[in-house]
Amino acid sequence: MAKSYYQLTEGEWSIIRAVWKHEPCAAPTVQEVLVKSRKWSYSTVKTMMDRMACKGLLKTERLRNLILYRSSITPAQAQKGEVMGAVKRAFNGAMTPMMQFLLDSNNFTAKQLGELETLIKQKRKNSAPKKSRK
Amino acid sequence: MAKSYYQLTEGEWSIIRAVWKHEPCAAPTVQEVLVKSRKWSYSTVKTMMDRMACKGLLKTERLRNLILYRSSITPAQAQKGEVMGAVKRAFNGAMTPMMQFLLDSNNFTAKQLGELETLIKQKRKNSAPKKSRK
DNA sequence: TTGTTATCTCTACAATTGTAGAGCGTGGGT
DNA sequence: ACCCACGCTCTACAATTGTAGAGATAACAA
Repeated sequence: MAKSYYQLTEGEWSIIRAVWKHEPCAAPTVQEVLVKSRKWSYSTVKTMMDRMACKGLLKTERLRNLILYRSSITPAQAQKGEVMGAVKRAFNGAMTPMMQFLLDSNNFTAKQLGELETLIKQKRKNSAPKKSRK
Repeated sequence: MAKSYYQLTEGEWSIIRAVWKHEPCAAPTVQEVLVKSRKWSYSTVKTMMDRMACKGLLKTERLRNLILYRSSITPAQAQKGEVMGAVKRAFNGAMTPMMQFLLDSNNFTAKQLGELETLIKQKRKNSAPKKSRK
């Protein structure tokens, strides 16, 4: 089965964000996109992308002499990996304390708090009755 | 001013957790504590701790031939670093979407959701009127 | 004084990550 | 037929992280 969580590095995040936005795309495209933020040369970008393909983060397809890349994980998967990693390292895997910490330490505006409250209300409504289809 | 966020690695987390629990403590103590979970030799632990001291994550004090270590950052600081890193990488720095994602993707029990709701209510009550003392 | 033990210091090495140059192949224009 | 872009491949190197052995030291026991 596929790995449950992917932990991307800083650089990998940069790359995959660009890929998500432009896929299917070739390495030069990604490099052009990224050269503004990270001042990476073509070689740098290409190397990272190939390494990511090895790890299963990207897929490749060869069209004549051009190589096209696509992401093999979704933004949600990557986000989940990131979050699960953080909660595991910093909160011993416990979600609720993490939420608590977030609420305590980041000055949310009253409006944001309101939004969150609404979200939770919805969750609660939908949670109980549904037969969870795994 | 001190660095705003510390991003600990997996290994550093293991070490500093042990230090928090036992500080002030010497390297052999930490090694004994950790040998069950991570099977690290003394050298491994000592090397990491010294590197962490270099980085400012730990402080050292020399008592005769013994070196005592203490943490120089609190659990809350480390947690904040971890969380901020995650939100920066995976959510472009935006807290609310992260919260949203957490709520969506992790099956909180109804009870947990209730707790969170309570927490938020409290936050809201306390947020508006206070003059924020930075 | 000498041995023993607990710690420390020094050095090293592999894997990963960030970074990039040098050169190669090929398809398209002239 | 030939050259030029463009994209690719190969190779390399430094920093960080995880990992640990070998040897130096110092305090204490006998």
